[in-house]
Amino acid sequence: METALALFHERGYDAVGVAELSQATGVKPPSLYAAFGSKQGLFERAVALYRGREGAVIQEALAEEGPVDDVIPGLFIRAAEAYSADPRRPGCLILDGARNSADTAVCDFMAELKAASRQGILDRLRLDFPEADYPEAAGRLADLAGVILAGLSAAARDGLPREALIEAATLAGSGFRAACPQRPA
Amino acid sequence: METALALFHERGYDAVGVAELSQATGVKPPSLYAAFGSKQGLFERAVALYRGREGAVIQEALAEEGPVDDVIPGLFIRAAEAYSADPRRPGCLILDGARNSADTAVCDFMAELKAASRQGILDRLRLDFPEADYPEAAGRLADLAGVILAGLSAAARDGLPREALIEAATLAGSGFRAACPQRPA
DNA sequence: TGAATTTTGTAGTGATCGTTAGATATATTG
DNA sequence: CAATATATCTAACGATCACTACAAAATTCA
Repeated sequence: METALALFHERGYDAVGVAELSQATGVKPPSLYAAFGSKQGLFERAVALYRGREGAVIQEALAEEGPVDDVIPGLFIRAAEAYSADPRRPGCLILDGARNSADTAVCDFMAELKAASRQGILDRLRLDFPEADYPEAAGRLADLAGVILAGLSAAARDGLPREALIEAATLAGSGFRAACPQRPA
Repeated sequence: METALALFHERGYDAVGVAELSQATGVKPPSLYAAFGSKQGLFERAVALYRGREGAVIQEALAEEGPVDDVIPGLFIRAAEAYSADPRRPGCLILDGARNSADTAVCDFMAELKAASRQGILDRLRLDFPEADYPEAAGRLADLAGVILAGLSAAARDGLPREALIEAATLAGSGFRAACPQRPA
């Protein structure tokens, strides 16, 4: 499972075949299918494991004390660190693990996870920028944060070095802060 | 060629098979191979066509008059518009057309194009922030711009609506402007 | 220990991948 | 018009895809 997660993370869903998964884990295909039902089932289990680990880091960052002006930039930094922690696991499995996959069911599954992730960010933003006082601000900022996170993941996958990625996340954090509406003093 | 480009752009290199390309274009596989040598050759021709079109928009935006503080944000807007101009061609073919591809030769080819694109942005940034006066500023800003462009492309591919994408690009532009070093008045 | 059950490995399913050999039709040339 | 050269077709290549029928081995029960 650990090795399957690493393979999927490194190369994406489609590019990893069942034969390779079998060889890497030492589990023969029939046992894989007895345990997970399908390649998609195995992938979803690996994603669940990933969510419980890397995803928790994100949830943790979102739950930090303080204004979103600081929380979201902090989220960017942690994401950049996570996305570049292991060169063999670049970027975000949720965001990029099934990108360009030919399997529509897997794509739909990942789209739901991405939507849930965006919703978590949106909920946090709404605490600081409620719809009544700051109409549409939270939604716009959530989209901006989503764009930056997706960019960090893609850049990590394209080989941007760890230091540069964290630098970019820091700058993006300042930019995000600047994009937050001014509050009454 | 036009239809092949559209297919590759919409679903990515690996997810489009030669059989489908043949059916969509009406050109039988042997003729395809006589003309392009391989699926990769056909893809590279399609990418060249794309570069001459969408890529020119980017070059144009980079060549605009004025400080990079305005030029790069303008680039973000144009990129967001291009990435969402046609729902059947979301995002950037260069950035995401071969993401997670199992074909390493194609990945290497795309990596070169990405590097060239980043170099173009870096060159423009160095005009305003020369290494002597602003050490490492241009490099950092180029990475930030790369992250944002990659994020815009990924978000477009993930279905973010056109208006939201352009809003995010606008906010990211303000953020980029804020990240630019202050100049002597 | 002997019988029933579950697990695991061998081997192969049909389908599709990128690619091409060989035949058929079309166009060009003498 | 006949002969040669050029496309373009049908059909299939070997390889790999996700997946599984079936048999051998290990384990669990009585």
